Amino acid sequence: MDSLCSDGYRKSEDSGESFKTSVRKDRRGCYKRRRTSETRIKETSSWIDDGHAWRKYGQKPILNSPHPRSYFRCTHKFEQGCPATKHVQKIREDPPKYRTTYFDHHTCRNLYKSSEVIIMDHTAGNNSSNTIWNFQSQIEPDNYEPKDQVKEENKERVQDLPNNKSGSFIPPDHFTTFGQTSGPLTAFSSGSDVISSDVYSCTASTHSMDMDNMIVGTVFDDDFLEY
DNA sequence: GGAATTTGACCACT
DNA sequence: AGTGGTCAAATTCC
Repeated sequence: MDSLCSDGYRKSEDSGESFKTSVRKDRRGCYKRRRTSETRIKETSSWIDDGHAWRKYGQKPILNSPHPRSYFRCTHKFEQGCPATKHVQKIREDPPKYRTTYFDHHTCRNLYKSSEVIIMDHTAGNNSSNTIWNFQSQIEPDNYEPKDQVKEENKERVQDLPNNKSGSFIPPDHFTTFGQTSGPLTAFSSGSDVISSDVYSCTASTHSMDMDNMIVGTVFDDDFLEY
């Protein structure tokens, strides 16, 4: 069965027509629970737009949950072999809250959102952590000016971080590295508490970065990040 | 008409 | 046996 399941259904399409249908049906669902890589969980008040193109491939009702769980894979899964998937589930109605679980990292380079500005403006923290960081991703259009997205009164506090490919990100002093997965992912926060061995409560903002120093996840006040 | 979504089926895992 | 992750045909959308 292992040999059949490893990328089997794609290869079967090149086989003979009569063979194709029976093989496809035999292989339905055989990819389940192969999850050995790290996961990242984000809980947000709105549907997450993380800059990647996702294709929905399923939806299931979940036991003891009034809301179904939606399953997404990277749009570029087949053309670029990108393994990234995510599950999204509404966990609260009013105010709405969504839990998004990410599996694997994007290997594709097709961000449709060229860069993002992360604003850390929580009121509970000290002044030193009240900083705006400008994270630039790899693909930038010629006319893109990220500082324009920041409110006028905050512009002086904007600090540009190194481009993903040109340098490495070193968190400032008041940041602490509180999480590291088995993969090349590190999380930084200006304030976090360990709830359990796997779950952290972030009192400020947290940015998870992959091996290219590219933001792969951001959580804000009172969110939880799990590894 | 092609791309994206929906939905029932299949099956690994517990 | 129940649950949840994925496939793929059917349907909808643009």
